[in-house]
Amino acid sequence: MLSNASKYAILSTLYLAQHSNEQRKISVKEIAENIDVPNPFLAKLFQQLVRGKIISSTKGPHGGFYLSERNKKKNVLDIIDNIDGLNKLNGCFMGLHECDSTNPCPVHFIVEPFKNNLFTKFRDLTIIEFAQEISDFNTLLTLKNVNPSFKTP
Amino acid sequence: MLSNASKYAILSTLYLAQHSNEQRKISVKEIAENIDVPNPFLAKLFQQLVRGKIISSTKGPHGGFYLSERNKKKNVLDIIDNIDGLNKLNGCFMGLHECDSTNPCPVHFIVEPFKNNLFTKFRDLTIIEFAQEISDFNTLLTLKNVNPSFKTP
DNA sequence: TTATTAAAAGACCTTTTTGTCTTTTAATAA
DNA sequence: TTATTAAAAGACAAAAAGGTCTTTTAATAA
Repeated sequence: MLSNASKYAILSTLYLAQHSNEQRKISVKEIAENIDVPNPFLAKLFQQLVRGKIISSTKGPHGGFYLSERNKKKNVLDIIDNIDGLNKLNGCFMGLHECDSTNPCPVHFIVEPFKNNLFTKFRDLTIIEFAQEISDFNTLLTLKNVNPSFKTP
Repeated sequence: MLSNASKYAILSTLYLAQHSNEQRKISVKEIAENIDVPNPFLAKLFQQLVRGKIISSTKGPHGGFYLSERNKKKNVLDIIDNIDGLNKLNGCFMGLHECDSTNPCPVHFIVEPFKNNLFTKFRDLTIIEFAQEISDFNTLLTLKNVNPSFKTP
C-alpha cells in the first residue's frame, strides 16, 4: 500500500518537524541513524522531497535539512503523492480496475471506511500538527527495535 | 499490502469456487481470460496453490483445476499465506518493527480495526462461503473494465 | 580566498516481483 | 496403444523497488 520509500519519507519528515528549524538544520546522517533507515537511500529521497518543496535544505557547514514555514503547512498526503503518487494508496485493495460503491470488490465496504479515516488524517493535519500529535500521544517514529531484549530472550 | 500474485490467486480461486467442481474442471486459459490476468503467470501461481493444497488439478483431456471437498474448506487467508506469507499483510502500516497498542505507530489505531475486520472476513469464511457471498451481493470478481465506454468518452 | 562541510547529482548494483517460453509428464479418449 | 490434451516444471527475461557509491556543487567559517 505504501512503499518503503514513502514510509521512510513520512517518518523522516515528521522527525524534521520535531527536531529542526531554520536555525537548527539536520544532516541525513542524524536522521538515518535515528529513524534506522539506510543513509544513502534516505539522501536520495530527501533530494526528491526538496525538489517537491516538501522539505528544505542548505549546503555547507551547519547546512542540512529543515522545514520552512511553507513546508510546515504541507501534509502527509503531499509526501506520499511526491514519492509514490496517490493512486498507489487509492487503488482497489483487490486490484480491480473498477471498484466503487455501486460496483464493489468483495472487500470494498471493509476497506472504504478505513481509507476515509486514513485520508482524513493524512490530509487534514499539517505536518506540524501531525508531529505535535505524535509528541502528545507518544506514538513511535523509528524503525528501531525500542526494546531488542524482548526479541532475544 | 497484497502482491498482485495474491490478488490474482484470490480472485481465481473464488472463480473456481463459483464455476468448477470435480466433474467440471477449468483450464488456466479460461480463468486467465475471465479474470483478465496474464495466462502463464497464473499457471505458475496455480502450480503453487496445488502444492499448497488450496486447489486441485488433473492433467489430460477434460483435465484442469477445481476445488475438492477439502479445498472448499480453506479460507482466503490460506491463499494469502501460501503466496505472500501472512507477515506482509500483518506488518505495521508505517513499517515499524515494533508496533502494538502499547507501542503504537502514528496510525495504529486507524489501521488496527480495519485489519481485524479484514482478518475476520478472510479467516472465518470458507472459500465456498466467500464465493456464495459474492454471488449474493453481486460484487465483482474480474480485473476487466466492465464498462470501458465510461473511461473513454 | 581557501579549507571544510554537507547536500546534489548521477552512475551503478542487487533483490524482488512480475511475466514468458519451452519441454516434460500424466491422464484419457479413440 | 497411440494421439491428444492440459498441467507441471524449470529456465529465462523484463521491470520495479530498494539500496550504494563517487564526484560535483554550494555555502560558510577561518
